Amino acid sequence: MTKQARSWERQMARYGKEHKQATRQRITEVAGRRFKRDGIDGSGIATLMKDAGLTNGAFYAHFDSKDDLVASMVTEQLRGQREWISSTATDRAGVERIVREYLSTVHRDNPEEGCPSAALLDEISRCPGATKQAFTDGALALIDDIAAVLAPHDPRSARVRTLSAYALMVGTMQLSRALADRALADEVLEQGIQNVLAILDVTPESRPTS
Amino acid sequence: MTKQARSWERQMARYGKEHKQATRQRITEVAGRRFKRDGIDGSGIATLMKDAGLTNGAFYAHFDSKDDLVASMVTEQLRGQREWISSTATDRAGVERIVREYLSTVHRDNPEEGCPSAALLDEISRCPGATKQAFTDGALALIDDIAAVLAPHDPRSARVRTLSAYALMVGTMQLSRALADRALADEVLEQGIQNVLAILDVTPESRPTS
DNA sequence: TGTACATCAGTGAACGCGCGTTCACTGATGTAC
DNA sequence: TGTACATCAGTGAACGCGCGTTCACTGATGTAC
Repeated sequence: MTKQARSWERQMARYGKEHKQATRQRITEVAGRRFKRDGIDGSGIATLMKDAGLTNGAFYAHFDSKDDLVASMVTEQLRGQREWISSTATDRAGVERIVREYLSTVHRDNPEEGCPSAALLDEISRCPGATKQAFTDGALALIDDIAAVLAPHDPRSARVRTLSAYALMVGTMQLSRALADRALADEVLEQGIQNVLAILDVTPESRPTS
Repeated sequence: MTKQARSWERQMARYGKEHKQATRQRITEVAGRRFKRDGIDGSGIATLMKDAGLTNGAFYAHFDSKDDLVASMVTEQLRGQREWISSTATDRAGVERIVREYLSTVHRDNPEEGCPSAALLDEISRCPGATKQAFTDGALALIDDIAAVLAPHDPRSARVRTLSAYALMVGTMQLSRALADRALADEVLEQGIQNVLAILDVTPESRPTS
């Protein structure tokens, strides 16, 4: 057990009401980081549990299976991304800020802290139906928040357009991560910003002069 | 050994000049289909070799490691995709045809026969440098072919714009595959077509009336 | 307030399995005489 | 043309390892009296 986990143990009584729920949450969060860094198939339960300051055996007190964890992780990750969006995208300028932050080199170079779709979308598409449903629900909640800002009187009409912009952001991030040529990868991000803003019909506040 | 493989064995002498090279090619092709269907981490060497009509031990006579195969497979897959593009995208109307075929339900529902980027891009981004280099080289060759059609007198200027369109196609396909709602997944493809054509500045020949 | 007991989150060894990789061997082939 | 031999693509068992999952057990906790 790690020092961090032990100090956490001291604060939170083992049988306190929120104890088990908090542990489950901790596993889900830690799994999010691992999965986004090493892939779903590339991350084992034992490693995940060690990250959470626990041993492998405890896992099945919280989840039915790895698939169950993956579905929870997708829900949790998209909920987090939605919170970030809701707090930032309160108007069109806010949407532009989100696009620029999403398509940044910081995001590209730190996948474990970033968007679950950018890191895992093709693995998610190979997951069981329950996981894809979790993805669909989480993604639509997030997309509809943006659509509501872009078209307040008819958010439904902006849904598919916003989904398409999301697809462009996800694809751009994956492409930028996969390219071995750093300079080109940077150009792809910049071009992606311009194209996403065009799709969303958000006027750029400023453009880099380079 | 499968019937198919045995009949192939009859045609091609074991020590013929092209024999070993042909076997390597066969493994690479079979790996492409497997990887695109089940993921890279999700496909084992023994299964792959059985697909190719061989046993696991023969693998290391052809490749140094699984990573080596993955890099070869990326090169081979992108070469195939480039051939398809070169034979179809001879003018702007050809580019539009490619976009529509790429963003079709047939492609979405048959990943094992489709684009390696759509099926594997986030896994590729987690691969060793040699694999990412193979991806970069293969993708740029393919993108520059399209750029040459779009801007014959200055293909270099169209490169990043074309890469961005490719990113949109890849992201759209992944998103369409991950969505549990079939109708919405279809809409995402259709919207993707419109947005890709806009980015490439290719006038749509026809639009579905629905 | 102090002791006995029931609860249950977490432990850690073990399960069978498939992974990537190695290697001694096989047997069909092309070559030398 | 026929025989002996060297070549080498492919075989299949085995390696140690980590996978997802199970389970008998531990020991700190809240509760009953």
